[in-house]
Amino acid sequence: MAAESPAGQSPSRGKRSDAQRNRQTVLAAAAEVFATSGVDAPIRRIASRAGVGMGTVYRHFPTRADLVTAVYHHQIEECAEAGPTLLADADSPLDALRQWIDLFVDFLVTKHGLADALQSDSDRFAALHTYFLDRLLPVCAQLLDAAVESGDIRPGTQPYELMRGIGNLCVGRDDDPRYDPRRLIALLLAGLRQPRTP
Amino acid sequence: MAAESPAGQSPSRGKRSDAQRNRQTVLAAAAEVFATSGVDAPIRRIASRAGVGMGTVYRHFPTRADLVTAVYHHQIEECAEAGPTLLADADSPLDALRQWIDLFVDFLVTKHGLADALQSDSDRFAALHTYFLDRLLPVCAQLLDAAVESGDIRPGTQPYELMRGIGNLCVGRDDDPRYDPRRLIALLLAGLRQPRTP
DNA sequence: GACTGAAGCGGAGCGCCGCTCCAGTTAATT
DNA sequence: AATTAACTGGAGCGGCGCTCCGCTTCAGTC
Repeated sequence: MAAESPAGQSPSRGKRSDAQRNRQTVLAAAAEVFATSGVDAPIRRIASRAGVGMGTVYRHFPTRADLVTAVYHHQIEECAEAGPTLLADADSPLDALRQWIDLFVDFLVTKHGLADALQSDSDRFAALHTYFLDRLLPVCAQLLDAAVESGDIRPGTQPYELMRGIGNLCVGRDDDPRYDPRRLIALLLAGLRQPRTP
Repeated sequence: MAAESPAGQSPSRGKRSDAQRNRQTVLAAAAEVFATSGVDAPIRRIASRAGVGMGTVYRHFPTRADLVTAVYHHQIEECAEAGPTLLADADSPLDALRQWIDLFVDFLVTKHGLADALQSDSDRFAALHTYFLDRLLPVCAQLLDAAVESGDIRPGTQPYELMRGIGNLCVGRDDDPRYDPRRLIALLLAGLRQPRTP
């Protein structure tokens, strides 16, 4: 509970009161702008929406990734914490995995361009990539291991590969009725299941 | 053989000789630059590499997508034509589908950032997306149908969704040894297989 | 309340990019 | 040789990321 700060990004603690206030203002503005224009929105716009200068935004969040992680921090955290809970409550490890992936996918597809940013090969987002991985990879690994252990799915799948695959499947135009990443992810999970050895 | 021109993009025919020459020069320069810097490379750079002005590039290829499609035209065509051939030669329709997807994936992953561009939600690449779909979707549909017909895979999968999924899985950093899209695509295909109804 | 130095602020400025536009050049035709 | 339609190139505009530094404001001190 004490150790916050995702990536060297120190929150308000010990800072001057105006700085704390500004940090919050920027965060709120960024959240609004991200929601309407995606996480690629110009920093200028976020700054002016917050009523501050660009310098202020950049001081609090040196890279765009820092800003994005700060905005979505809570939701990432929730997703991470849901892992063990689901594993404890679900009917089977495979079911837990399925439900957790659902959660993750919901998160990705409801944020414009977030999945795109995550997988982007521009290094503007490298820190974001890293943060997601640090936080969620262990959770995914735990679920995967449990499902292998129980014999629900075949062994050999790397958590990193699975998570990237899921992230990748969520990339792209957000509102194309012909494309629903969930269907493909279901297919992927079906492929993961242990072929019953009769 | 007569009808070329992917997207309203008329090739050299009937143009002035200097224009024809320039078109080829630009195409060659673009191919080189794409190979080294990806399909996102600045138009300025392509122009200067070709020794022409930007205006020239833009006149021959009004959008970036036009340039990209022109550069990869042959390979897309090959891929499209391979579909029926594979279907005729392979052991089973599913095998043909597998091999065709392999071909497609190889094409995508060997071109820096091509998959990224394909799925990008920026509309700079909309025409590229369209061209790929126009040319390859029918082929994929044919293979898919055949595999359904033969009972190899379950029905109900939309060709569009499958192709986008495959494209999406190829997105991202090109040289991460931890991530091989092929493994996930194999998983996807496994999920597609008809569950033997015992 | 006045003083002060450090922390914070903002936006002008630089470089890079996509894309347009038009005065000048060149190839084809007569 | 003259004509003209086609073609050319790059200056120029607007937008963006990011930095840098003179100015402002806060928070302790007396």
